[in-house]
Amino acid sequence: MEDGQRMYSQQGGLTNMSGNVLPQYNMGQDEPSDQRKQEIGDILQQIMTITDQSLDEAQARCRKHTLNCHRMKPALFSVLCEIKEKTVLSIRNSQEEEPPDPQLMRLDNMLIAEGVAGPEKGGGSSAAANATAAASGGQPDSAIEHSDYRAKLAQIRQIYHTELEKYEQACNEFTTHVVNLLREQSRTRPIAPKEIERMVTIIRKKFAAIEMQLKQSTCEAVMILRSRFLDARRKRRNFSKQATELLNEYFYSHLSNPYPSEEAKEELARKCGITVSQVSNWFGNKRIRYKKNINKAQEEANMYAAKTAAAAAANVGPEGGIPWTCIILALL
DNA sequence: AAAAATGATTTACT
DNA sequence: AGTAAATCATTTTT
Repeated sequence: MEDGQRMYSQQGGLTNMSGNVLPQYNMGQDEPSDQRKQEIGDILQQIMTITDQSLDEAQARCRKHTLNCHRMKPALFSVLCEIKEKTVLSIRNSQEEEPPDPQLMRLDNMLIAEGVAGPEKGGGSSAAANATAAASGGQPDSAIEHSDYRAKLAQIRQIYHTELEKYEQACNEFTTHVVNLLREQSRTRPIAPKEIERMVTIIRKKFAAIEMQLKQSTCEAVMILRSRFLDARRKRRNFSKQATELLNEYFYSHLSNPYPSEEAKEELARKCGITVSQVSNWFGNKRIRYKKNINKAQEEANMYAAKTAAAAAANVGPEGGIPWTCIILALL
């Protein structure tokens, strides 16, 4: 804060921030131009001092006030106006409306598709989530129904939203701050509303870039989660012994035509506590693997045939007919 | 650790 | 749309 740091106390032409020499100005009044220059120099110096030094609030207010009330202030203002007239041309031509970034669109679309952006859905219990999944899509089980996946996705969504909110808030705060600053400065230097507008769009653009980064990384996170879980979808668990038993019973008792109808599949699914397409998978696998080595499967077939026979016998009574057809079919 | 079993997925066909 | 067949990726058994 020593005076030794002053580096802009020239008396002739003053250098502005860009290093250009500001034109010397004569308002055509009767004062000698030397004195005028001197005074303008003083005012500018004061301005520089204010912007340069970090004054405490009260001190700054005081200085600004004296500056605003300086008798030469209107003159300085018009000087600045004129300077601006000359330089504004270079600023003006950055007003093009940019088309929406296709990459941003892509990211947005993906985020909405993944349910990260857009309306909140299926927030509560996994049962509710499953219900909505089953209701909304025609693919109840191939749709992602793992509560784990949903939990992770919800986590990502939450982070995404809080971050987005934070950015938005920061952007607004910063924008209003800058606008206020410019408004205040417009008392001492000419600032067109368009310039403020431009500044705001610049700020918004910067924050949009940050937002885009957020979206990008969110997308990446979702992709990682997705790939892991789509692979993890194969992370199977064997059906319960009971379920396998039921399926095998059906298979071997319908060995001549082991193609359960939709209704039959539904019932099996219900009884086994698995989905219909799991039943379909099972039968698909079973048929092909049965066919692949009938010899070995024969034992199993006999076993289940005997089992159903026994069951039927038990049902009909000790004298009841043995369902030979089952066994014969099984042996074919 | 290797092999077998098993549920899920993919591909192609009808 | 439903299936056979091949294949994948894991679980279970040996």
